Amino acid sequence: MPDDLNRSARKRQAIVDAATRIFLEKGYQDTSMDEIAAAAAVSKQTVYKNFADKKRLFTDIILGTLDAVAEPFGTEIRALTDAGDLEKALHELAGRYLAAVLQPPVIRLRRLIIGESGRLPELARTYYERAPERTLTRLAECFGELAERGVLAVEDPMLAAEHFAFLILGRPLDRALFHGQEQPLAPADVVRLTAPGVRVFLAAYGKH
Amino acid sequence: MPDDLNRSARKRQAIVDAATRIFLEKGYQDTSMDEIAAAAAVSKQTVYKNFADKKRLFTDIILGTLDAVAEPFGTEIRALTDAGDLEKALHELAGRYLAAVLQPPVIRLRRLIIGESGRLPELARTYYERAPERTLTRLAECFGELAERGVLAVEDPMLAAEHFAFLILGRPLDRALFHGQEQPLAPADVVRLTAPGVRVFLAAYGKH
Amino acid sequence: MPDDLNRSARKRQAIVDAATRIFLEKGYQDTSMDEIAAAAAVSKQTVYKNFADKKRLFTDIILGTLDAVAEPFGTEIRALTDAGDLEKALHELAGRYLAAVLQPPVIRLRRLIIGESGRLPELARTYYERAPERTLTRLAECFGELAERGVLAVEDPMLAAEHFAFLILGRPLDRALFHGQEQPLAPADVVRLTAPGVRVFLAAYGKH
Amino acid sequence: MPDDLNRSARKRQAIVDAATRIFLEKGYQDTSMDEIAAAAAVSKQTVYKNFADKKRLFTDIILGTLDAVAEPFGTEIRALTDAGDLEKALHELAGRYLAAVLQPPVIRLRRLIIGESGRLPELARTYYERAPERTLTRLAECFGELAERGVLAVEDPMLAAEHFAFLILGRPLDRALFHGQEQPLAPADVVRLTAPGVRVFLAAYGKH
DNA sequence: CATGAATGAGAATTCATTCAT
DNA sequence: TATGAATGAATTCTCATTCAT
Repeated sequence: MPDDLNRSARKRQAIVDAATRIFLEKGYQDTSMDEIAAAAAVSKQTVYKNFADKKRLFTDIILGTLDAVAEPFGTEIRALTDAGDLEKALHELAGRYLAAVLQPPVIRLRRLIIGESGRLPELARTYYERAPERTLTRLAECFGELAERGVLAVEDPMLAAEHFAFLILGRPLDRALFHGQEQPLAPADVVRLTAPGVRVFLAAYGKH
Repeated sequence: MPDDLNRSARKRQAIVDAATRIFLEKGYQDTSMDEIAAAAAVSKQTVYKNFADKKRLFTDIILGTLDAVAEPFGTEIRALTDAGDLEKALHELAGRYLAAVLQPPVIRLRRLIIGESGRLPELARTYYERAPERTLTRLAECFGELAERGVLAVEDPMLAAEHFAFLILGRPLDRALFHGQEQPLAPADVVRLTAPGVRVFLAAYGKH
Repeated sequence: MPDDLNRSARKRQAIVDAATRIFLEKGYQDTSMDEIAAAAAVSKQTVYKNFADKKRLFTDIILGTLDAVAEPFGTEIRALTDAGDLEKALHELAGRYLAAVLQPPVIRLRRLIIGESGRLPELARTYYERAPERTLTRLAECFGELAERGVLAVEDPMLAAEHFAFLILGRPLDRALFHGQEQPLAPADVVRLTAPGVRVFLAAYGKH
Repeated sequence: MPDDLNRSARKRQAIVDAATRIFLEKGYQDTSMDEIAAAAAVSKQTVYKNFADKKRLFTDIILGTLDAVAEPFGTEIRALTDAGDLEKALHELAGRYLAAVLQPPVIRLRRLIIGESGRLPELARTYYERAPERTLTRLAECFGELAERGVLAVEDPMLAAEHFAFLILGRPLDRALFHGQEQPLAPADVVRLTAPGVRVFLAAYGKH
């Protein structure tokens, strides 16, 4: 019977994997349940026994992905507080932030959710809260602490977080949403794309 | 027979109007050609005679909308160059910029194109170039001129334009893409949402 | 264009005919839309363009049949009022009543509606009102008039109508609902099946 | 191992109970084997081991219900023979007859069998013989005896039974078959619904 | 023996697109 | 030229029944 549990769990995982891949690759509407079942090497019944319907399968998968995507970056932000050289640390964080957000699967996920936000508004809202907004909140907490320590001249930490985020991500993210050929962002570009934004941020919020 | 031409042109316009409305309201995939024909009070044949297929109809319409959306804002930007009080002018521009971009139909258009960027990459690229990027370019030109005049401390005008744009739009635009209930942005909110961004911009790029 | 109207109307009629036949023959659930379209020599689209969905097709057909079924018998009842020999007229009416109700298609219709009354309660109620109940009401009106003329000793006409109806129809109708092999009721049986009921009716409601 | 037998028997009973309930509630076609197995807390295999297929399960259950439904009323009828006040006894019997037949589950059963009589003619016939007809036969036996004793003027006892039955049940039963909202028949209504029929019966078959 | 998976098919409904009139 | 019909396929979901573990 532990065998059964494993078999069941394995099948479920196969479905999740296949569906994630195909959904991200072809979008929600262009992915058929048949296709998913076939790719998971599972009968359609098994799909439907694990997920009530297509919508549920999709949202379950997306929400399942969420934590995996957003969590790891959270710790990186917290590390900022203990940094010796703040400027250097901000540059590094900016680079990692940009790289994280521009990962092709992350971009595709964004597109997917934005595209389906009409049909699945609930999902879109939840995603927004748990991913981009959560990161902003973390940044804000961090900036707040740095402000208390007198390292940054920040009055409204959430506002500062937004400014930092979009000085770094704004243009590249906007561009990426509209451009299909997602390349994983050459490390060489990272500095070029982030350094000016960090400088602007420090010009406004740094201690002179 | 100018009558025929007019009738033809009128029908074509009816199709364009109906399709624009329905596409923006329900999305690409959830809009059927039947629906469009019915809403335009035209036979399906007439639709197909004017537009080769659904894809073409969609892209033609979107591209047709583009100029109407992007043009008028262009002139507003150019006006910035002649402003007496730059700070005040920037605040005003920021407000109009935000309001323009957050208009519900504009947001829906963005969502639509992002959502279909997989199926219609060409369209997405074109849209990006002709709308957001064009605005950035105009802003950059303007900032370049102001720099030459010594009013702003801008080295790379395009970069400054990006920073300005996303300090203003970043968060609200990102939010709007994920949230369905598009309200036309209360005038009261405009200042609250834009003033801090302009201040940051001036902290970095203003002459002290 | 009158051609088109005719063609359209003809197609619609073909659908109605085919659907009526198949529904009555195999029941609601065992009839597929494919089957109906094929039998009507029409594309499935045409079926769906004429009838929003299967339920609608079914109810439209049933309700359409109704008047055709119930009307003609109404006039027969009214004729009763003018009969010279009431006893003889009642016997004749009873025979025609029974024959009408036991017609195979009428029985099948009853079965069908009763069987689907769970899924289509609205339809069942409407059917009941427009067919069996309407006939009872007509009978009651007739008996009421005869009572006023002193020909029948009837206090509550509706009650008398019910008694008449079920003294005649009760058993044969009940039997028929449960027995598949519907034979069109041999004329020879009619008298045997109805005469005793009429006698009971007259024993209770006749003038002695 | 009486334990095993009991376990088996208990499971079988659970299946029967669940299936009876669900079939009566949702009808034959709208009930799935999955649902039954789940409701019985049993694997589908167990269902199939006990009942060859869905049809068999259904008919077995229906036929099993039959005696429980029809038997108890039999004894009530027999009691009629020994009644002191026949008129009173007939009124009482009529009331109990009507109440028995209009019980919601009995009505649902009738609907179910009538609805499936196309697919399961055998079952319909058997049901008819064992339930309504059996009751009529008992009534006829009873009336025959009363006739021999000179208490009723009955020539053809079966005919008299039919007349009694449908004078009482006719309209309410017909109505109930078509109307979903089955209420358990208020005791207050019983007399109102049955008394006139009994009076007609006695007018025709009573000793004056 | 019982559980979950698989089978294999069928149903309702919808669509983009093309004929025929 | 414009209308309704037709095509032909796809999609989601469900089901009764049977394997494999």
